[in-house]
Amino acid sequence: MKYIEKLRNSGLRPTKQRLQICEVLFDTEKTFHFTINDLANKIRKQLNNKISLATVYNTVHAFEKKGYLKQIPINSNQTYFDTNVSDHHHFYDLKDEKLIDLEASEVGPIKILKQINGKKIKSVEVLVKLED
Amino acid sequence: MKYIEKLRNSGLRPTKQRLQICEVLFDTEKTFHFTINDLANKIRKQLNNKISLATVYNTVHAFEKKGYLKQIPINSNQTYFDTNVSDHHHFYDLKDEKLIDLEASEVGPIKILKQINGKKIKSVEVLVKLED
DNA sequence: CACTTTTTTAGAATCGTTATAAACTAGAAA
DNA sequence: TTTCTAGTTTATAACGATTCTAAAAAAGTG
Ligand SMILES: [Mn+2]
Ligand SMILES: [Mn+2]
Ligand SMILES: [Zn+2]
Ligand SMILES: [Zn+2]
Repeated sequence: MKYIEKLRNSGLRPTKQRLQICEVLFDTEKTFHFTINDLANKIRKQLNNKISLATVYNTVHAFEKKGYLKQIPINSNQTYFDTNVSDHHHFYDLKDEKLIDLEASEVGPIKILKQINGKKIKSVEVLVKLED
Repeated sequence: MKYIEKLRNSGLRPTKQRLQICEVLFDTEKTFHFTINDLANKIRKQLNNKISLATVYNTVHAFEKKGYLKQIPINSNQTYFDTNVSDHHHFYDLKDEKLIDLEASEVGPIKILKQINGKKIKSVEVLVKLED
């Protein structure tokens, strides 16, 4: 398995559940956005298997901490995650409630002209809301 | 009262509760960021009064719909609102969990080079995460 | 005032997320 | 292999922000 090393290197034991979640998250052509529930459903269908919701939460948070997933800053009743961990931005379609990637190269350079004393910038994320 | 007209013009009856919430929200030198709970507490202290939580929720949502408040897109267990309804951006201090305004003039012009078919841009918001 | 519509309210319900604690498992040591 | 231990999974309970409910109160109208 190609994910065993990845997990071990992160100090995470390569358990059956984690490897299966890796498959669903990372064995894809394209990256995607998901909620915990989306992911739980995908696991059930795609792997014909059920992993405890608690484990899905735990794993997603562990992966996020390790930098294998990103949380998308958006207001929703559910938290959205992204398998695209590159520096990039998002469109949010207000009508369809859907997220669309907006690559950093598709946004002109962003200059932040204000400094906050004693703090440094960790990330700069743009959210573009769309209407019809 | 200076808010009676404002409310009437919005099709909202100027009730005692709404007028009091207006006072707390808009009778300030500076704009500010708040959660529903922040606001409920402020009402209790500042006006020595208690307004039902349901009413605070109702009013904040009504004001947001009318454009008197903005919701700030951020991941938190609570929803953040802003009395600054101008187009502007935010720093988010990850350690202190605090929001700081970043005026549009303090960010270089943002060019969105990607178009989504049949959709138009409603807003462009930047979130700058800060660490020590 | 009489009447209708909107608003407020306490409390219940909802639901995403987190905590709990017992059973299980991976990895290492013996 | 067997034993040991720390890490993991799991079902379920707890939590908490938000929404819903339905009855009482207030606002607007004539
Ligand atoms: Mn959230
Ligand atoms: Mn929220
Ligand atoms: Zn994305
Ligand atoms: Zn602001």
